[in-house]
Amino acid sequence: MGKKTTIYDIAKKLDITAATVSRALNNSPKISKKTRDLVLEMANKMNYEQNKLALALKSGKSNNVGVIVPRIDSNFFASVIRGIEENLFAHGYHVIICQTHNNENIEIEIINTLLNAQVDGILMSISNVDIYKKESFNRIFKKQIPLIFFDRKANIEGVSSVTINDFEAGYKATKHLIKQGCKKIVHLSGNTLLDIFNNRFLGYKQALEDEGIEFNEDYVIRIKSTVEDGRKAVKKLLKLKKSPDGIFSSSDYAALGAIQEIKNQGIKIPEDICVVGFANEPFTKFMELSISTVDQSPVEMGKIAANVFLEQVNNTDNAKIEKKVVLTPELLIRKSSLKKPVSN
Amino acid sequence: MGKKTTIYDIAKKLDITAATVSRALNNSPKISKKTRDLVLEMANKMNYEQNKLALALKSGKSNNVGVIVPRIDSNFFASVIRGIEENLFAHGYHVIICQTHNNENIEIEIINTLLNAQVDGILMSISNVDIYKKESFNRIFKKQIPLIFFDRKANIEGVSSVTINDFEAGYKATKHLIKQGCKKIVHLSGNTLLDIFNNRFLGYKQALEDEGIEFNEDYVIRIKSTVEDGRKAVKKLLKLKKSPDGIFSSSDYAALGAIQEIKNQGIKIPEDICVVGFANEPFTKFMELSISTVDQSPVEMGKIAANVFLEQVNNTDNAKIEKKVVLTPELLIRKSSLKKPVSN
DNA sequence: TAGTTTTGTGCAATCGATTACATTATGTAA
DNA sequence: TTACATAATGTAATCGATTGCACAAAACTA
Repeated sequence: MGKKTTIYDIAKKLDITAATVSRALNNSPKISKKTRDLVLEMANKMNYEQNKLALALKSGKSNNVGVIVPRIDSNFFASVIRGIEENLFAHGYHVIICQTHNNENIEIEIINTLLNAQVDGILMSISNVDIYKKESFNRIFKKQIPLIFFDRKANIEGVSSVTINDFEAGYKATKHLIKQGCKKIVHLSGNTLLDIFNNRFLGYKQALEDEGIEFNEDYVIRIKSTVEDGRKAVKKLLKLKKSPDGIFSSSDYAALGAIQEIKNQGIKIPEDICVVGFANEPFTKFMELSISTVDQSPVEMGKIAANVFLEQVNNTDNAKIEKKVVLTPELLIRKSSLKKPVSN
Repeated sequence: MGKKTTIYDIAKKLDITAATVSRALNNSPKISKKTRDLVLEMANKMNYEQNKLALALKSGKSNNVGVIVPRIDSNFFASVIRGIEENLFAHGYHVIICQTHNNENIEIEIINTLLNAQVDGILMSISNVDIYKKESFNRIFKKQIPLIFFDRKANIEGVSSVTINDFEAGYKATKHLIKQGCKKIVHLSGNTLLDIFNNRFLGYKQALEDEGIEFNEDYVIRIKSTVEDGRKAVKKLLKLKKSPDGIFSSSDYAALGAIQEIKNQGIKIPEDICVVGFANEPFTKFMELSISTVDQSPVEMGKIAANVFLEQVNNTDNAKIEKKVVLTPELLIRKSSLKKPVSN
């Protein structure tokens, strides 16, 4: 009843072979116009649709791409995925989404099941720094399918990546705070084993040095990217003798927590303390006290990552391509850090 | 080199047939312990991994599920997808994401390519009200795979859905505004051809009636769910003779635009105008003037939709199951609409 | 010991499409 | 008419795993 029509069904009806039907449908040159027309007409009449699974098995290409992220319900990752999907769908690929929740075991399991599902490539943002030392990770290389990192990358030779210049972002943000007159600048960081956090930190440090401000280890706080942690961190900081007058947070959520706590204590933003976040989450723009932040152009990042995949998957020569795309971050200066007009 | 080991490779090494290897790997009862151990050891040594594509072709089950949404980078849809993915991954399914961008042609194309890719089911939020009248939509039924609507559903007999009670949500929100003393309540609506918007509207209307407030057609504005449209709508409304003292918006974004415009004109919230939005987007909570809104428990919605799929896909009898799950919306009362303490 | 059951393997078809190679049919030139 | 090029179609293998059926060997049974 709900049985699908195959090329064999068409062949039987027309008293020809499946091979001929296949050739007709694929517009092969070695077919008479008459037969082709007959086949196309019959295929149409019988509602024939190609079974991509059979094709996938035969060709070894599933036309599916795996995308691995820590979680999908953050605006940044959702936007990257949006870019990836839009680009790849137009090229006949489907995007399979998987979330690691920053859990190493799940991350490994996901890689394995994606490989078994014969995906044609994997685009991922790592959650675990040592994942690439695992056996399952090597299976990706053995299978010779493209692997592309976006945002959170591991440094592996021969693997392409699309990231933003986190050092520059950290540098710009910090320099902006200094220009606003801040002298005691705190950095709310994350897991510095991850490049993104480490580079933002390094940019921060460099900006201090370039401006002749002494680096103070106590001003660097490693926390999770949550409102709660941002709040707690600031609570402690405000008790310090040399309480800060500027905060550069590697996360918008932590920045928000910081702002809430600061206001709670009756301290004024930006007059007393300037705050800059990171990621341009939608809420940063919408708040009455809009939050300065760094935009990572996530949709574009996704589109580019997809492009890199397409380049590599279509590359027939055996040469390994390593493409490292580094996007330029944009510092968005908003109310939370703007004491004086921006100088150019 | 990067060649994959198949059961044939294992068979050859052990001088047995692929059938035996298959039985050993699948723990079939008709196999000697000795052979099974040998096979397992060899499979392990050769890094054998099952090719799911071959299995999929043979069994007719791809273990992939298609999820169709208007766009993924809104917190609501991203959260629903999160719920779906978490639930289905645990059951061995992969989630293929597709975005329609509210474009009817793309929506149809997506359905077609998902069916050709042999997905085992489709979970979708429709963007186009008449989509189900199209031929491609019927192919889903012909194929007898589960179709589950979430949030934006079409009313088709025999099709399951997971939604929230939008009527109740609209009713509660409006009644709350009335309790706050609002008498001239505007409703920012959407495309009322879609059930979700129509039901919110009906709930709004019913609440007015129950409280003896006359319904005024001029107070119902149909706009897109954007900040810009919310802003524009309010601009016009404030020029009316009977300018509103309450706004129930079917969208958080439109509510935000409304609030911005109201404040812009120096009118006070909630004192002069109360505002309630819809969807509990993260920013509504974070703003200094937090926005009252309706929570739709999206992650739970996704998990339930996945459950309904699992029930149906495992259902062997031919009986058509139609399951309609309706979640209870939660009205979150925040600063934008709270003049007096909430009564119980 | 002959007959019967049990157990473990092999054989071959199947899922649906593609494609190198073989074969037949048609057309053209001498 | 013969010879050969060309065009169109058929045959069968292939992708990798599963599984009904056949069959042989081992294990019981009487």
